[in-house]
Amino acid sequence: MNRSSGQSGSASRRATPLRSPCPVAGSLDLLGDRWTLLVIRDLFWGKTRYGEFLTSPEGIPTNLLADRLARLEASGLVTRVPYQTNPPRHAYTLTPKGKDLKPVLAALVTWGKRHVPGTKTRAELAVESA
Amino acid sequence: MNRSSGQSGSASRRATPLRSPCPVAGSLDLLGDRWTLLVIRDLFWGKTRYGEFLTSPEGIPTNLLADRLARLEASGLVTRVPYQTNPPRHAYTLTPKGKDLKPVLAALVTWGKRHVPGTKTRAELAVESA
DNA sequence: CCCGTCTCTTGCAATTCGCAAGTTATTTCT
DNA sequence: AGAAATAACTTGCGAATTGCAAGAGACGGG
Repeated sequence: MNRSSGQSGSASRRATPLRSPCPVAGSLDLLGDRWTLLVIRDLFWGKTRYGEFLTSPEGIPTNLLADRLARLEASGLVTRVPYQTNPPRHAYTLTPKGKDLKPVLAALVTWGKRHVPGTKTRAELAVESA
Repeated sequence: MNRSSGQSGSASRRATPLRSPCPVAGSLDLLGDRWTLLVIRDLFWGKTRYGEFLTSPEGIPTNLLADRLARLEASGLVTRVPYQTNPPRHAYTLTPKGKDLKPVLAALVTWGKRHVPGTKTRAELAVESA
């Protein structure tokens, strides 16, 4: 197991102390890598199961997906509820804390569409394939 | 030398091809790490010189700062203009493309203030120290 | 001329990434 | 019933990245 601390119930004590009191730094401590926000994007798209995240076009490695989901749960952005017991299978969904990231994703979409050549929204891609 | 390719003039050909056409993924290809957006935050605060970025409370390592500034310049988010010739010294400033990240930073500030305990805005910190 | 400042660069150990293969426990074929 | 497929992870490991510390080059001042 990689990390995710002991008591995963409430995120009372932080695993990694804040780098600074700046809200940007604090947010980046949780979200600042190449994959985390992509998993959250998938959750906004309605994906809930492990295998669904793997089908996203970016191709997240399986070990990183498991790690990111565990961290997101540990930090209270995602809930993991069992939808069957044997074998244990879970559905991942955004908590209110996670859903509040919508403006962040929206801002990234706006910026990416305007400034990163080659990017397109799902709506535009749907039109193309028609 | 770490990376930053040869011709740093125009970002015509991308060093790393997009992971997918999704604007979120495309944005994260440029911004998705623990430091890049913090440097951009500093630029929004008006910092322009190498030494100024180093004084930020998060304490970015010097080699990473140099690397991030080079990448930001290579991807057209930041301009590097010499303000003296001997020894060569440069001032880093945001391009319009970089300034367009303001909504992203703003969204991160809003989310961090609401959901990351221990974070405070500069205004709040100023009041405290009074 | 020696010292301090500023802006990076270089070395290197430790962490993280990403690819691939292995595991466990079913459900679906045949 | 036995074989094969599926779902959800875990494990191994080489390669890339991080972060700490020290070094380097170019002045400016005393």
